[in-house]
Amino acid sequence: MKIHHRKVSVIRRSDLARLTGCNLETIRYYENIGVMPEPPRTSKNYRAYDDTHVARLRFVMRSRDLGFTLEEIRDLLGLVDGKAGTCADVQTLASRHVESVRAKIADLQRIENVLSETISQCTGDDVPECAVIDVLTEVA
Amino acid sequence: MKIHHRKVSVIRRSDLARLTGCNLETIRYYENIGVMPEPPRTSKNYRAYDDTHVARLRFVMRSRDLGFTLEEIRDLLGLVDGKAGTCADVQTLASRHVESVRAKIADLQRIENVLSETISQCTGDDVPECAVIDVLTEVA
DNA sequence: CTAAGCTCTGTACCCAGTACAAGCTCAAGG
DNA sequence: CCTTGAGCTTGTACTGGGTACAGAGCTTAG
Repeated sequence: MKIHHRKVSVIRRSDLARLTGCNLETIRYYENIGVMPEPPRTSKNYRAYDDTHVARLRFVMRSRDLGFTLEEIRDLLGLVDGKAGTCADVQTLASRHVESVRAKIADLQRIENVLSETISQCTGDDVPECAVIDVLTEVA
Repeated sequence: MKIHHRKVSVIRRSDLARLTGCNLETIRYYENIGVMPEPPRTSKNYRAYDDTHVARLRFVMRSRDLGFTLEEIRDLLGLVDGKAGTCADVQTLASRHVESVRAKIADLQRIENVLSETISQCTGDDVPECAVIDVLTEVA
């Protein structure tokens, strides 16, 4: 029964990083900006996390992966935590976000169209004339 | 003949901003980071631009609009200025860029798929259960 | 002549992190 | 017991692509 290894095995910052795949420094950053709560500290001032922090950080990371800003994530967390949040509230937030994602896709698609069209007109030769340069120089 | 309005009418920073639609401060920023050249100065240390600066800034802005980074724009300008640049060189640069644009589109499309699929499962009701929250909380 | 509106400079701010230094503390090996 | 290396703490600076503002000087119209 080797219980006395590290007092009931507390989750430290590096453990949290390993468990979630989050960068070590990012955890502190999230704490600073209020996306992660300040964890309790050990007697030596070390951060002592638990399962709830792991879940929280996973939530934040999954949200970031889906393109939510940290500001939006704060709002999402507020809805989840406060229990005042309803499905309708979350849906509104998520719908706004997906609209901005669609706008970004449209913008990038426009860029992709112009560029691939232009590049296809390049000779690719060892000459200074170039369709890409022409497009960029266009007086419009 | 009101010639003596402003000595042969020099292009000042605000004029350049107006002519290109570029933000006033951004012009100075571009100068600082070496994307726009340092213009000659008047006796009173005011920047004095000419047509070449207008063309240059338009080139930069059009490149930014097509998603090139300022780093890439510096390279493009180097190719244009140095005259060593060939169509093949530019094509290489542009092709690399369009690849990164396609990658971004793919990423955003993945996000859009997950989100719109999830949102469609929301009841939108005044209840705490929510498909979006479920996805974000997923243990995966 | 004066007041408004330009210009100049340096600096701080935004997002979403990343990185590094200086100073503690902890665990293992000799 | 002591040392060594790893891990923890804090603050701070850096990235890209700008934006914004303060304080000083200049110019132009009335």
